[in-house]
Amino acid sequence: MRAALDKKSEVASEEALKSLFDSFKEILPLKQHEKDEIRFIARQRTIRKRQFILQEDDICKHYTFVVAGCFRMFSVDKKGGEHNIQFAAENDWISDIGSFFSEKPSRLFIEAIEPAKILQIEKKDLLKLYAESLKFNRNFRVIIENKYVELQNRVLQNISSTAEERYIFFIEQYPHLSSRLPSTQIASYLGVTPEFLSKVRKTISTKRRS
Amino acid sequence: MRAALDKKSEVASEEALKSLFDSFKEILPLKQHEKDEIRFIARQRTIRKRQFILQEDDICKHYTFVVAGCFRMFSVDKKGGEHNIQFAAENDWISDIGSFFSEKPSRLFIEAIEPAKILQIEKKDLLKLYAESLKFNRNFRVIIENKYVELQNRVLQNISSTAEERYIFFIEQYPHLSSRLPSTQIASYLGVTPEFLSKVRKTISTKRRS
DNA sequence: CGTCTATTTGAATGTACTCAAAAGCGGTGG
DNA sequence: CCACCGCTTTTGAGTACATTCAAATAGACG
Repeated sequence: MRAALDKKSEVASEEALKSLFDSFKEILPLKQHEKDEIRFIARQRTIRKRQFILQEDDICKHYTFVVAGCFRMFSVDKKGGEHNIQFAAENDWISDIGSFFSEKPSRLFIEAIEPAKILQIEKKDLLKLYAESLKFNRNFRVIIENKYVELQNRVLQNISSTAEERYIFFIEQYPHLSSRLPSTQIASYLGVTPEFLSKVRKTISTKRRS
Repeated sequence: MRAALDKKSEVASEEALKSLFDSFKEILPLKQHEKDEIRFIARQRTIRKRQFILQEDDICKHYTFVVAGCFRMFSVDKKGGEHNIQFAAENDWISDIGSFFSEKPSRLFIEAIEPAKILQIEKKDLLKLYAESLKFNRNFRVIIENKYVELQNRVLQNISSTAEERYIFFIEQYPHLSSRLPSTQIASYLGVTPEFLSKVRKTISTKRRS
C-alpha cells in the first residue's frame, strides 16, 4: 500500500515527472517499470518564496529535484552572516548529502528564492532503489560525479582567482542564474560582501565602455 | 586473455589489493568473485617522488587508488602559479574525474609528493564493472558522495573563513597530511602564499604561548 | 662542510571588509 | 498620480587581510 501522504505533499504530476525522466534520459533512460517506481515514491510539493525545505539542526530526509523555481543552500556563521554554497534551479538536485547519509543534524539551510515546484524522494525509498537497481545507482552516481566536477572547479576558482574573475566566470557559466538572482545572493556565493561586488561590477562596466 | 602489461605496471600484489578491499569493506564488502574481478583488472605501479601520473593536456585514463605514499593534484595558472586542489594519501582515490568521463584533455597535474605505490583501473574496465555490477556502482557512488561532502565543506570554508581559520581547520581535519606535507604545499591548498602562511603560523604559535 | 631548498622576516602595495549614509526601485495606499 | 515604505544597490572613508618582492635564516642531504 502506498503510504499516507502528508498534507503538504501530493502525488507527482505527469508534467513534473516528465522533467525528472528527461533529466535521467541523458544518462541512462528509464524503462517503463523504472518510471513507475519513481512515480510511486516521488512526492510533489509547491513551495512559496522564502520558504525553507531544510533548516539547521534538521536531518535532511529527502533528495529534492527542482521542477520549477530556484533554491539556495547556505550556512550561517557565528556572526549571523549567510554563505551560499549552492543554487539549484530547474532540473537540478539539491539536498544536504552529508546529513542525508549520516543522519546527523544539518548545519545548512535550503530556502526557495522563487516560488517553486519540487519532487522529493525519501531516504528509505532511495535506499530501496539503490539496493535493487543497478541503473538507479548508476544514474545517481553520474549525477553526483558531475556535481563533484563542478564543485572542484569552484574550489579551483576560489583558491586561484580574484573576486572579479570569479564573478565573470559565474555570470558566464550560469547565465540562467545570474540574470534572475539579486546580486546580494551572488556575492554570498562568491564569498565577497555585497558592497564589494557592487564595486567590482562598476569597474567591469567601465572597462567595457573603454 | 589478460591484456599485455605495459612495462611500467605490474600485476597487483596481494598486499596492495588487501588495502583496496579493506577500503571497500566499510561500504559493501566484496565477495570472492568480485575481488577476483578487481584482481584481474587492477595494475600496480611504483611511483618515484616528483613523478607525474597525470599532466596537463593528457586525458585522464585511470582511477587511481593510493596504497602507499602521497599525491597532490594541482592546476597551473597563466602566471605559472600552482594551486593544489586535492591531496591523496593511503587508501584514498585520486583522478581528474572530469577528464576521465568527458575524455577531454585535463587542465590538471597529479604528482607524487612522496615515493608511492598505487593501483590503477582503466576506464574501459571500470565501465565494464559499472555495466555489470550493482555493487561496484554503489561502492563508487558512496566514495564520491563522501568526497563531495568533503569538497562542499571546503567551499564553505573558502567563502566564509580567514586564512588562519582555514589553516587550523586543515591541520585538525587532516593531521596525517599536515604533519608530512611541506607548508608550501599546504599554502597552495589553502589558497594563500607561503609567506603569508608562515606569518599565520607565527601568530597562532604566539597565541598558544599566551 | 657546502649546496639546495624551505621557511621566515620586513616594507610597501593591493585586495577586500566594515560601517555609515545616500541613491535607486518596485510596490501599495491614499 | 504621487507619496511613502521597505529593500537592494551604490558610494565613500578608514581599516584589516593578504600579496609581492627582496633578503635573511634555517634545515636537509650528500
